[in-house]
Amino acid sequence: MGAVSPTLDATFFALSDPQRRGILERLGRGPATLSQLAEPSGLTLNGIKKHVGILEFAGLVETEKVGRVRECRLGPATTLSEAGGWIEAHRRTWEGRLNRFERFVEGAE
Amino acid sequence: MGAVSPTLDATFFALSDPQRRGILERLGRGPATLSQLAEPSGLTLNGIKKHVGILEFAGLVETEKVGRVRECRLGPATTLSEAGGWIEAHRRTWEGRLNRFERFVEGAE
DNA sequence: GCGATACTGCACCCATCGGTGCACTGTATC
DNA sequence: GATACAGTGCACCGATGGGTGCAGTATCGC
Repeated sequence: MGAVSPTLDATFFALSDPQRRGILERLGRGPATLSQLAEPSGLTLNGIKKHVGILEFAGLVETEKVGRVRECRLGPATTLSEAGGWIEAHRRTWEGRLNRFERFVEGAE
Repeated sequence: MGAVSPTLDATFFALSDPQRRGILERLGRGPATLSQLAEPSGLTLNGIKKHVGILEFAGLVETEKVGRVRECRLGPATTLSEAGGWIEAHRRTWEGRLNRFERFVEGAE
């Protein structure tokens, strides 16, 4: 419990880039090929491939080579759920602590 | 809407490191000085300071120099909420899309 | 079969990250 | 005032990230 979680690492890291969040949003509107992802981003195919690789490593997207095209779609939602779960869990202790702190401030100042 | 969000960038990036998540968990149990954060981590004071700096930049922690000690506590919960909000919002489209995809697979295979 | 297309692999660049050590400043403490 | 203590600033290091270009390779369309 509380041990290191490579999955959390990878997921949060993958989400920390606007370009990658953009890819996720785009894939949320349907699958796309690498070229289709690259086109609106202004990046190279290689640049996109790296981003997709990071997203794929985090389990956020899945890719499949079909013909000469690589199709990208959203991966299983469990990955996002895990990250969301972490945030939600900590938001609770967070708010509890802030309440306690504010009570302290009110009493001290 | 959909524009780049430096806040999201910084928050997700800050959360992508187990050491930093550890700091957040520790601060969830109460404020601490840099030395107190450094001690159980096996890191240098400088190493901890950098992590705290990243967390502070993301708005996840606040620090205050009191005497010769720097006290660290959790920052406003809004930062975490924003990140949680992003995840939650996308988890919806996610699951919607997966359902549609599964229907497609069932029909196709 | 041939040319265009869609990707892949590789090497490369520069910036940043994670982490260190060291010299320093400011604050307690005696 | 001298000493220990908590942090700070700076320079440094190796590894990695984001991004590029270029030379392949596989596939599609004619």
